[in-house]
Amino acid sequence: MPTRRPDPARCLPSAEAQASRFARQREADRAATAEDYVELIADLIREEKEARAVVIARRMGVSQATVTATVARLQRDGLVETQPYRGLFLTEAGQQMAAAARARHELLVRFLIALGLDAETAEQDAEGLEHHVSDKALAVFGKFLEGR
Amino acid sequence: MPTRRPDPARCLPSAEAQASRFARQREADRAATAEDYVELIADLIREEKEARAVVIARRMGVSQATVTATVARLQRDGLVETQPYRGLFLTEAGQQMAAAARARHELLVRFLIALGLDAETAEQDAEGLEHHVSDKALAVFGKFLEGR
DNA sequence: TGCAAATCTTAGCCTACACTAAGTTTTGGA
DNA sequence: TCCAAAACTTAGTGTAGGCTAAGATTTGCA
Repeated sequence: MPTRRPDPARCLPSAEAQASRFARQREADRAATAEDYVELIADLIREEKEARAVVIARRMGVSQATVTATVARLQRDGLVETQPYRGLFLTEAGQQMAAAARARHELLVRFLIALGLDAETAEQDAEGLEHHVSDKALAVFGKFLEGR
Repeated sequence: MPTRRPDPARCLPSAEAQASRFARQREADRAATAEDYVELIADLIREEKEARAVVIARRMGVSQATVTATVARLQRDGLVETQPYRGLFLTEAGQQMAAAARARHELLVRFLIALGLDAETAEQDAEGLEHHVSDKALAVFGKFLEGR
């Protein structure tokens, strides 16, 4: 007769451990919008010389009013600089965030494609995964890419 | 002299493609809370015979009032059934969502551990990644696990 | 050069998901 | 049996991130 002890893989984690995982999760969720905007602003400045709110609205698929509000939060948080009716600029902190986000994004895309995923799905998935993947996980992804 | 054409990997996607990726992203974000709750409720029912709001609050790291409000949304959306001062139950749809979430979660954890990640980080990352990983990506992760 | 179109902001609204504080209902143990 | 503690709800508040509609500013072109 098999033991009554449940499969360890099916044991619940301690309440404290689980709560802190969810808390870190909520933290990452809050940072995600900022990262997406900052990443897009950096891309636009590199590719089109300036980042206009109207272009961000079109590319994010939101209204211009939403961009105005979100950019105000980014400015409050020291990531972006604006002058009314001018393009947007990244602060030093914003540039660092954009560079880190871009690095994560590109490593993820290369990793997913190396595993056999099509490029379009890899892009879509990387967009979501990049905000929730730890540095440790990125490191093992990188090692996998090297050692392939 | 190198060509002036930018590195293709650095070209921006079309505005429409990018907007629809962000839209799908927002969709996934909205679904994430529901999936987390439903998954936890299913775990509690399996492991402890019932899912009490007070336990969910402790494990999610939020107040009981937040659980009440969130559960009301889950009920409105046909995922959960409640009677006041009784444990929570999953509807048919809720059970299906929980089973799917659990399968995604476990495949992700196995995949991350197979790549060399420690178990604790694998759990933490899976928590965040499971809401943003496509079925296609899960399929290639599964193939990797098989063919290892 | 001057006005129409493009761009941006403001105002007002909504939902999700957090919180605290103050109730209400249930339940278990003395 | 009954009351205190536990569990749950309600009320009121705040922030993020969406929206539309309408006003302000800039810019480009006829």
